[in-house]
Amino acid sequence: MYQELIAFLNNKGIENVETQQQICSCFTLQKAKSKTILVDYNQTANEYYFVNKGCIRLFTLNKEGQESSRYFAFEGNFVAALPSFIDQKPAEEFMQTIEKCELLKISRTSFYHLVQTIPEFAKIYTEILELGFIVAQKRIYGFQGFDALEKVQWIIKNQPQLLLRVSNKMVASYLGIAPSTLSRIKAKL
Amino acid sequence: MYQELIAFLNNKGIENVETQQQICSCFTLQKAKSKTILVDYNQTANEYYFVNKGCIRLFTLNKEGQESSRYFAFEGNFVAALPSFIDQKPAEEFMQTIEKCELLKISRTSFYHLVQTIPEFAKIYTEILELGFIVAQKRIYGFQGFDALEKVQWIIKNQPQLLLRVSNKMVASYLGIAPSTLSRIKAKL
DNA sequence: TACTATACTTGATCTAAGTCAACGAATTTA
DNA sequence: TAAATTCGTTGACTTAGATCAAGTATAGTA
Repeated sequence: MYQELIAFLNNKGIENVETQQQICSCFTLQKAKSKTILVDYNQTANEYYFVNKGCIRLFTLNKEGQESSRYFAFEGNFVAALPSFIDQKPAEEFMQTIEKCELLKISRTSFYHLVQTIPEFAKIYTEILELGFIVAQKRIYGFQGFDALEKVQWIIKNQPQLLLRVSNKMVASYLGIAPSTLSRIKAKL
Repeated sequence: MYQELIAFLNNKGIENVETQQQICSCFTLQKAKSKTILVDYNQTANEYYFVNKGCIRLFTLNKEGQESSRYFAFEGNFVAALPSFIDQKPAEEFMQTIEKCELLKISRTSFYHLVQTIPEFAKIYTEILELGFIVAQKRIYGFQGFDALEKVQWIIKNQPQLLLRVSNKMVASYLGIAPSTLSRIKAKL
């Protein structure tokens, strides 16, 4: 049950078995079928998830009801509706499984307790934030002024697994282009 | 010289005078005229800046030579070419003063030393990252699927000071629209 | 396995916003 | 303070990509 998480911790330099044990004991297993809503639009996020198996998506709806996706978390990654988790305000986004999932869940209270008591865990949190920030900045630069073809080339270079695991419609909503445009571009590549 | 920084620290809950002293002593004053390049495209960022007075911009150039701005730091804010500062890779962006500036500068070594030795300072760094992440996420959602008018309304609501302090051209490059489009929209509001 | 619903593809059309250009205003620099 | 750049505005034109629609394929459900 915890082998993926332990591998993650080892990878991040937390190799002490008791510390690993202490961290793992804060997580509970949750199985969910595809398309389960884990955080609803008006809900405040109180859980951090670690993906053992499957895939989770973060997305919102604009006022015309169109989806805009911002993040896909695959196996071995942490994911939360972080702005809401941090500020404890309504998420204004959805967190949803898009495959049958096996997840490890930790409450916000436990999460911050780990951050405060285990310096190495605080370091992991900092790294998550740093990485999230860097990816977001690259995406802002990357998508600004890119045309549709360049966006698709960007995704092929930077997140090829998205095209393999995620539907065209969702990839298009991540790139900010129409599904038909993505379809046409893929046909020409 | 340090009054703005001390106000910032007080505001963030660092009220102990010796701690404030210790932090301030790591910063040196740098005056710079407008349009000074503080980090060049191929340079690796080794300084964190605190803006006492003036304004700093982060931007890059796409392959057609067009600017894309991602951040403007006014008085009382910290700013760095963070992806480069964190990963110690070439910035692939420019950090530039866009007004006559009075800046406080801290080296990367000193910065991380403060993070490691002063827990409250580590907390500030975490907050900077959290806030940066949240702002970036909102911008990604906000700009995805917004038309030009909605982008302008967004900036009026969320960062009105940009329109007052920054040139139309730079605001347009921040919003990902042509300067002429911004001009036309402003004329109609 | 069959039925239903959703997703993908492709063509035809439309429109928001980009580009180009020209002129006046504002800002820099010598 | 005068000359030289750069910036902002506006009009005419162009185009990338959105929307709409219809047919086909795929996947979820009973």
